[in-house]
Amino acid sequence: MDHVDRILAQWNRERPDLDVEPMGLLGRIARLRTHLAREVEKALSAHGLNSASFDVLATLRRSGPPYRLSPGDLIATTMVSSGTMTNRLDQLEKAGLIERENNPDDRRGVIIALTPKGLALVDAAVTDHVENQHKLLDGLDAQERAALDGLLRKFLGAFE
Amino acid sequence: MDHVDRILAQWNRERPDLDVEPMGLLGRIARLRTHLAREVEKALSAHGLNSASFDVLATLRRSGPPYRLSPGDLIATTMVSSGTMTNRLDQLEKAGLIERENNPDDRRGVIIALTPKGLALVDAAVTDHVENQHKLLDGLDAQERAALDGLLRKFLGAFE
DNA sequence: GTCAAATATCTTGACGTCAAGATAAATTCA
DNA sequence: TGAATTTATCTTGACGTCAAGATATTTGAC
Repeated sequence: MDHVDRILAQWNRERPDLDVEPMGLLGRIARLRTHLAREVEKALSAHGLNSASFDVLATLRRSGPPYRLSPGDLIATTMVSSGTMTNRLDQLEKAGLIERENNPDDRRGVIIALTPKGLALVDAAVTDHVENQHKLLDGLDAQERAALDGLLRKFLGAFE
Repeated sequence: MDHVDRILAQWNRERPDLDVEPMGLLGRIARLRTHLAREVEKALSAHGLNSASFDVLATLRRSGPPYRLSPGDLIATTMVSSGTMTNRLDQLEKAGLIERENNPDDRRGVIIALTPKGLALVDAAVTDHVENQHKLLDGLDAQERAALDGLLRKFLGAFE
């Protein structure tokens, strides 16, 4: 009988006409994500980053040398609007972690480049971030992780 | 090979020193939650609500008659800060969906009461919301839902 | 009974996000 | 070639959230 179970019990009492079974699963995803996101923010803040700025730097970093992508590429990967990405890039540029370069092939666009400072920072941050992610999964054993991951993969497949 | 798999493959190539296995599961939860949250917002917007305002009205509604809770109770249930709750209540009060009443037992506090208009609105909204939630789970059969819910329950247990 | 500590709620200021619209350049196609 | 359409990015304004601090009241210790 966890928090979500209590919510379902209340709905069953107050609105017995509704089949609220899906609310349990969806509610647990939402609450879990809130807890996880807060823990991730904590780990990243030690490096002066938040998940928004880290996402951009990490996307550039894992794309490999020369650590350059267009804003459009970054938008597609990170699931945010163009306005959000412009705002993130503005801040990262101010902090000296990325630079906007002219795109020689398309004068409408720019190329976002990780600076040496940005590369060093994201490499340090991702090391801690991954270590923290291991801790966050401590509550599940290897078999449970694999089963959960498989089910999430299938569920996510319905949306992308 | 979904979107998250590609991210993991990139990290394995660029940072083979890291064991990024947990990133897959955690990334899928995050992405799934983003997709689900957007779909939920769509369904609620038909009633002039968003998930923030719905959460408050729904918490009051499922608590049962007389549909009254303190801001503190609402904060504990909805996992938001006091400032966030004050803001939500201000808007709901302006819209005539809740009222702030004096708390006869504690003059520091107030009691939030669902108005008849708020009750009618949340009852209509939750009906559509639950129907929409059923649709969101279409990608999983009954057995998969049960297995996923069980694993999420255990995982969530590590945080609350 | 009095005063310090705890509690309930609200206020303030900053930040991240988005939708809609603006701008400029590339592409399509007549 | 030239005009219409599409594309890439940025701008604007509004909203939801939070942390930190303010205010008023209650509780607890003496």
